[in-house]
Parts: sequence; C-alpha cells; structure tokens
Amino acid sequence: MFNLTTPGKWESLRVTPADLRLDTTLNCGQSFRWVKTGEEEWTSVLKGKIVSLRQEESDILFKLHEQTAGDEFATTAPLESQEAFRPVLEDYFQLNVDLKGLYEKWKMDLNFKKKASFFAGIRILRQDPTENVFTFICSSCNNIPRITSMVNNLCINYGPYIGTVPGHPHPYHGFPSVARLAGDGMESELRKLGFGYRAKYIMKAAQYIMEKETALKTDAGDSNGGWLENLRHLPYEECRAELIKLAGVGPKVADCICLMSMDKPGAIPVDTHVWQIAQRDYKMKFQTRAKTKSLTPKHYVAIGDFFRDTFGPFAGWAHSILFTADLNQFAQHGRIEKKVAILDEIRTEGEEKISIKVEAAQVIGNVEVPGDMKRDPDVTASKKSEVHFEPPSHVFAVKTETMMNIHRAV
DNA sequence: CCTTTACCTAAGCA
DNA sequence: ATGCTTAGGTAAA
Repeated sequence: MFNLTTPGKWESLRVTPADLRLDTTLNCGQSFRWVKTGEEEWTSVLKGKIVSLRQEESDILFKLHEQTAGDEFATTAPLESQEAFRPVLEDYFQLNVDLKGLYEKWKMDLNFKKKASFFAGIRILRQDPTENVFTFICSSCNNIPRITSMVNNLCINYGPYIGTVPGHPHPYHGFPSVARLAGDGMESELRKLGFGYRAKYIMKAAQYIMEKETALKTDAGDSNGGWLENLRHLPYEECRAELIKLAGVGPKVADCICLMSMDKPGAIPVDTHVWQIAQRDYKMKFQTRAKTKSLTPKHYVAIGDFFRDTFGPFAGWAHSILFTADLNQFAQHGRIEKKVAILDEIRTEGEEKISIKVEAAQVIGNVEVPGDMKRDPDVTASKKSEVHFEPPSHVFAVKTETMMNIHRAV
C-alpha cells in the first residue's frame, strides 16, 4: 500500500531562527513524531496532514503533502491551499508568544543568559492532548530514541495510515484513537511490541478516558471536543489533579501534559535532569532532615515554585530551554571553534570567582570560574576546572590543561 | 512525610 | 560474550 503524496510548494512561515529553531524544538523530547527528511528539514503529521518544515537562514518554510484526490487511503479532504494550513502551524508553534521578549526578560538570570545564545528559538509546542498523554506515559524510565521508536510503533500499528513522501520510505500515520488503545487485549499486544510495564498503563488510561468521554456525551448531549481537551479550560492545579488520575501519569508526566498540550505555560515537569539543574546551577537549599537528598514531593513543589518565581508565568518555557541545554545530544551546540593558549595561570578555589586574561585571535575577555560545572553539557573537558566566561562577543570558553577551546554560538 | 522496591526493555559499556 | 548500568517515572508498601 504505497500511497505517494503530491508535495506542495515551499511557503514562508515568516519566522526567524531567534523565534523558532527546529533542530532543538523538534528534538528536545517534547514531540517524538518528527522525522528528519533532509538537511534542516523535518516531516510529520499534523491534523491528519503530512507537513514538512525546513529551517532557512532567516526563515522557516513549510509545505504540505496532499493525498491525491480520490485516493482510497485519503483520510482528510484536500485543502484549498497550503495557506489554509498556516493557522495550524501558528497554533502548534504558539507563534503568538513573543519568545524574544521572554528571552530578554529571562536573561536577568545569569545561568539562563549563559545558555541562551546557544539555545535560542526553543519553543513549547502546543500538542494534541491525546498524543501528549500517551507518548509521555511511554517516557517513564526511558530514553529518547526508545520513546521515539515506541511512539512510532503505536502509530504504525494502530493509527490511520496517511501516506509516504516521495524519496522517503517512512509511512506516515495519524496518532491512534483513544478508543483503539482502549481495546481488549491491548495490554498483551503492546507487551509483545516491547512496551513493557507501560502496556498496562496505556490500556488503563485509554479506558479511563473512554469512560469520561461517554459520561460527557450522555450529560451534555454532544461532545465539546472531548473530555481530555476540555481539561484545557481548567486552572492548572485542577487540570493537573485530573491528569494524575490516569494510570501511568504521576506528577512529572502530568506537568509535561499541562505544559505541552493543556495551555499551562507555568507548569514545571521536574525530572532527574531538572532536579540536577536545580541543585547544580541554582544551588537550591533544601531543608530536609533526611540524610540522603532525593527528589521528594516536597522538593518537587519547591523547584516548581522556584522556577515560577524566577521566570514568571511562562516559567515552563524557560525550564524547557535549560532542560534542552542539559541534553547530551545538544552538547555540540557549544562546539569548538578554535583553541587558544591561556596566558595567566588559572586556580580554582571552590566557588571563588577569579579572572584571567585569554588571548584569542580577536578576543580578549575576562573569564569567570564557577565552582561546580562538572556536568555542564557545554563542557568538553573531562575533570579539570571548566571555565565559562561572558566575553565581549558571543564566545564561550572551556579550560583544558593550558589551552582554551573557544566556542561560538550557533 | 520520606525511602525503598518492583516494574519492562534495549542500548552502551566493562 | 555475559553481566551490569542506565534511561524524562509511577505505584504500592
């Protein structure tokens, strides 16, 4: 069943890289549905349509891949024009949000400022709630490649087939319906597909949503977009509480859903990464009698409140940028541009900040040495004292023995 | 309240 | 090669 689609023409989304960067935004673990189909190009399914996006130097282009008219596999009616699809993308990327303005505000925080030049244009996607719920049930104790493969398996096996794109073998499917995931025997099927203990969560969550949906329908007469989507209208706390009732959805996953599909930009999913960011970069003090500091519910709340305090109503967006900067796969975003020798000797004394002079081809700057940067993703040196500095230009430095690696913002 | 344990799997590493 | 660890957690004790 090869259902080749007809590609449209590239059209401008009219958005600069400072407002949206696809490589990070699409691959930082928000959505697991985008397929890389070229240099700086990604393709996925949105609202039943196959759409490709391409990052250009000063803009992003998009094009639709329409099913041929009368195609027996066609699942949606063809659009009058690609232009009619523009609002879908504007909604998905929440382009009404002034990201550059937010970045400027967030740079008040020095740790954020340090990362910002390497990680510009990272947005929170406004995802489909159903898709969001089930992909993040898959995310527990898991890694991005495997989550991606599991989500893909879900779509290929239970989602409606839409088509392929010329030149690429990948079959594009819509996300499975909740009804399909609630089906009998789904748990054992999913286990065979390698979902492990998440299989039961998926089936139970789907069944729970189905119950709510039918209750809603009998009450209201007609569905107003479904129970899950309606959670968008609840305040954050209530919305979160409802989500936690789903099997396999705990505090962290509930916050992911709140942030990524429930219009709650202040939600802070605290996972192991964020827990470490809080301790390492913000030296958060936790009053606890316990000898071993672990991520307790109390800490969870404290960290969320701290982020909201520091970054405001869109704290979840800021959190996501710091999170992305912490991902190993983006460590190269501070990639080495050139090496220069350090003129003065560096000594690090705990958290004491010192200054040294560095000579590069065209840069002489002061270097600040924070104390604990061991796990900083921008850092390539293994154990010695790693160095950051706020230079006269957008340059970033790491100390090796006697050499500095100068990194340039991408 | 906080900590510990079980729950699946696959890739990475010693 | 075989065994161990780890990876966006959740639920139950």
